[in-house]
Amino acid sequence: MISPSTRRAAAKPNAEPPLSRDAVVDRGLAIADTEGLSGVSIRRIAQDFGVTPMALYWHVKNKDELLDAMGDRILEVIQIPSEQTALGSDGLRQLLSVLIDALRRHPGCTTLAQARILQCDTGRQLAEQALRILRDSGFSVQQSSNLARAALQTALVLVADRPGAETAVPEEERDAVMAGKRAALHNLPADRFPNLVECADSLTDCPDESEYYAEGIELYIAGVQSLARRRVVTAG
Amino acid sequence: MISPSTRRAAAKPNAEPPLSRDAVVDRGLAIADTEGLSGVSIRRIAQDFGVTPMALYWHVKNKDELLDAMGDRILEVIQIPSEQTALGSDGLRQLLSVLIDALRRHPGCTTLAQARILQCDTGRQLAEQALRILRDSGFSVQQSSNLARAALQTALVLVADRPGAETAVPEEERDAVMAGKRAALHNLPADRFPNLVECADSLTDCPDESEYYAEGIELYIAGVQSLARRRVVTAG
DNA sequence: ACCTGAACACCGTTCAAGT
DNA sequence: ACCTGAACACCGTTCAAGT
Repeated sequence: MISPSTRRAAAKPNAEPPLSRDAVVDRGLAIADTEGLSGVSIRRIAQDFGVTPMALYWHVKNKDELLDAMGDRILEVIQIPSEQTALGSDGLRQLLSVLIDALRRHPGCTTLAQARILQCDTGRQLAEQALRILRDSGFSVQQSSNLARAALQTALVLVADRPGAETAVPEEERDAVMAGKRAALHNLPADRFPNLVECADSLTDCPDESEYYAEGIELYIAGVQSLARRRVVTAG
Repeated sequence: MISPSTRRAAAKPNAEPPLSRDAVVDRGLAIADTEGLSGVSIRRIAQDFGVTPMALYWHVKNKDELLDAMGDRILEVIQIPSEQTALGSDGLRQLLSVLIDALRRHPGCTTLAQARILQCDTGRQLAEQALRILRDSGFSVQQSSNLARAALQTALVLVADRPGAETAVPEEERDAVMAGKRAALHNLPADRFPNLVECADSLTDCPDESEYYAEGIELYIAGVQSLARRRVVTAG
């Protein structure tokens, strides 16, 4: 007696995994990671599974729903910090940190996660915690909303636009594209753009990723703390 | 003797403007404004001009070049503040403000402007000024680069993701889409998501745009000032 | 329950040809 | 210099049909 998986492997040497909603979503993320989000298409995924494009429509309503599911998947891996540990500005730091860690697994797909952040449970928990911390700090409903949005956007932008990321371009071309941009800055007229020339390398490369993210988080936190102090002084 | 423009108007009641590179770029922006960026296509623009799609390829190399030109056009209108007026953190505020004003004219196209900011002259002047101010404040090359990038991204995100903007969706559907999102937040279980429910309206609507932008700018400035003070204390 | 074939309405783009 | 016709290789999606 041959198991189904063995039979499949025998029939197809290039052992494609069985078609399923989860497998389709994972394949979409894998394509986006290596070739950019524009490389993701129903037909392309079908081809990777050795199946006709219309087969996917059994597992997924349409392409929009697939993209939504990819966004949800990115956020699903997040372990929400408990309410006890996530207090004050250090709580905000933690929330930003766990979100960034999740997004970094698929840096070319941050827009998908952004679209789903208030639609999926993990994203809602993240937003709820951020709002709670900000409200507890004394910010108004309107300010807390805007600051919570700014927190999420900070994480998204830090990952999506990390210097030298070039996630929109296929993997093999990324180095070349980045080198081109850097050269363009270096070749700028030094009399008109002295600072751009001086900063050419540091604008296009990220020598220390963990420092980069830590400083990006810190800029946001410092801003929030500063606004909180002003609030106390003004309203107090 | 009939002038060319009269002849054209007579031949076609729906007086299409003459085809030109500038006109094509403007049409692209107009379509993006009303129908979202995904509504912009070579074939659609050609149709608007009453011309065959291939006619556009005389005025524009390909679609990527068209999108680049649209991004450049958005940034071209910016009046760069003079070096004298743009000093210190107030200079950064001014730079953010002029950039935001330009982006607000085409809120669905911020990604196009983002891609061109270090490639077109206006964008480079903006970046150069920001870097100069940050360097003058004592930040290192690496920090100034990251903070200047953060400034540009702050402007882009404030405009692109303004609550209730929904720029990806055609104009007529925007109200309905936003109302749906708001309702979803209101209907969340109040025991699990008390703050999301409380903030439902302010997360999905922007009652006062100029206050929204002013506070967004202030968050960034407050962060930079706070980091600058720390720098002095630590290094000083 | 799960997949295929044929068809439709869209894309961007090339290339030779027209005026 | 500026535009067209025909063709190609892609999309997403529907719908009836197969097993």
